[in-house]
Amino acid sequence: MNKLNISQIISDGRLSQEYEVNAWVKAFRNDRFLALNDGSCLANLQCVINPDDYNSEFLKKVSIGCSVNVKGTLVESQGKGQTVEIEVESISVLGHANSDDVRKTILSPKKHSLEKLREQAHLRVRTNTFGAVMRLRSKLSFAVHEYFQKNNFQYVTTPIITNSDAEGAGEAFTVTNLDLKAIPKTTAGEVDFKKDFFGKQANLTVSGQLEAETYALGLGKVYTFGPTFRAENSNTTRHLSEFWMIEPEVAFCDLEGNMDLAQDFITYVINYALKNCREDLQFLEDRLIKEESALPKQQRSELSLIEKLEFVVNNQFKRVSYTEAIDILKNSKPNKKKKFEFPIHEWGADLQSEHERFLVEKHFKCPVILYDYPANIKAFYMRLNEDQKTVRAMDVLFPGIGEIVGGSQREERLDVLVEKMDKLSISKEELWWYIDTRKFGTCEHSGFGLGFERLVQFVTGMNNIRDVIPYPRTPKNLDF
RNA sequence: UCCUCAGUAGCUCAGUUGGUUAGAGCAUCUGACUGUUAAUCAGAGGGUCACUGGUUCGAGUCCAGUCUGAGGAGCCA
Repeated sequence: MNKLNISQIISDGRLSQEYEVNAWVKAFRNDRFLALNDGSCLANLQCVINPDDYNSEFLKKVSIGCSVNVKGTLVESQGKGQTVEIEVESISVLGHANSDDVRKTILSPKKHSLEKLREQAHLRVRTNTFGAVMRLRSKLSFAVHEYFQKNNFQYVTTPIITNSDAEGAGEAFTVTNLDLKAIPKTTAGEVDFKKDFFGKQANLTVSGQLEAETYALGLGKVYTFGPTFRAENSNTTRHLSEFWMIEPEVAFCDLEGNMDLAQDFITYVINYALKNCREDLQFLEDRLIKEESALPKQQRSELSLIEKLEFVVNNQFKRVSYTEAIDILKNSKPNKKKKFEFPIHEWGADLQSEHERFLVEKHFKCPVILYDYPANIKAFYMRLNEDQKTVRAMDVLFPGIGEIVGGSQREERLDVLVEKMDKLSISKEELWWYIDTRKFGTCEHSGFGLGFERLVQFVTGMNNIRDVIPYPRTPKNLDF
């Protein structure tokens, strides 16, 4: 008897062979047809019993949501929905599911809104949609490691508890051991972090970049892939308080190399999904088409999900400097007709979502890499250009989700870096180790951060980021 | 944090100018049927109308506040 998972049985199972399956009941029709799913793939395995062989007491216990053990023979299916099925020789219920209780959960066999599924995040993984999304998430994270390992990057785990929040990446969560009912204060009335666990203020990391840079200047090519925390009060479909970020960092690499890497990397992982997750992608595509069929034609997507992914892997990302982008936006129809909420008047303005969306979705109609931004709207560590007013920064913008990558060539010149830190009042004392790397064999180097959930969003077509992570953490939401 | 919208059965929603006993579909239960694919057919049960207060003879409906959710904006990945 072979104990395989359902995905293996459906793809590699041999007719007339006996198999044993542990799975959950998705449907039980006519007291005869069991649709079983074990999470290994989207498809259910149909198992057929002869109801005459069982008393009605037992059949009642085989209900939706319960877990079962089934032994039987694989045969060709007489029905239309599947090619093979299991002719059941024995079945036992491992874990019961009271149908009156099931009725109150999202396991009940009917359509549920994504909002309702979110409220029962512990059960939503058993739905087709979340099974597909989570299998894709798993495959994508494998592809991330595979890409970097194949290209001679070293995986670096940067600290999750840190001392620095100086990168301007956003508000950090404080980690403390202090008695919150009796917080020690200094004579100046401030919290006395000297009494805290680490003897200084500790935060959850908002980015592993600075640490990754130091490792790149020793290991050459490195990447991080780990949890990241932002205490921003962001309530959008593309922000989480806890998310996973991928941050490659490469020594002896300029901004062009960085843009090449970003595109090559993204193309690789999307290709991986296209090759290895076809069934789940097809399901998600069908789901989107159904969802959009309610909308007027103009609002529907021009490309289906799979077409969209194929378009991205088969076309170059459009590379446009900030200065070129401003020209395009200045002369654009919506700007002239005053359709932008924030009209573009002059060089130096920060781009708003509406501008990024115009460039990506209307003007170029493909992923866009914007680079060479004004220095004063970007972070201190980005390399200053010869023009003295722009920095070697780049953002990769994707349709629907906006910024998926933010990166730059780093300022490797000690004097320029220190001057910039002084100007922005960034503590040189705290970041002495970062400055040190510019003293000992400094070299040009570059890197970027990619929000993993935004990538999963793009590939799965899910439009809320809370639906591509098992247990989303957002302001006022820490359930599960 | 700001703007907009929403909260009525397990779920999705309807509920008229404020007026009798708050409705439908799905789900659940009972029965029938038995090669079904969200099975089908017949019947039944199921409600703190988000919460608190107010206006009124009378509030699901009007007003105020609170909470929660969604969409958009800002911040960003």
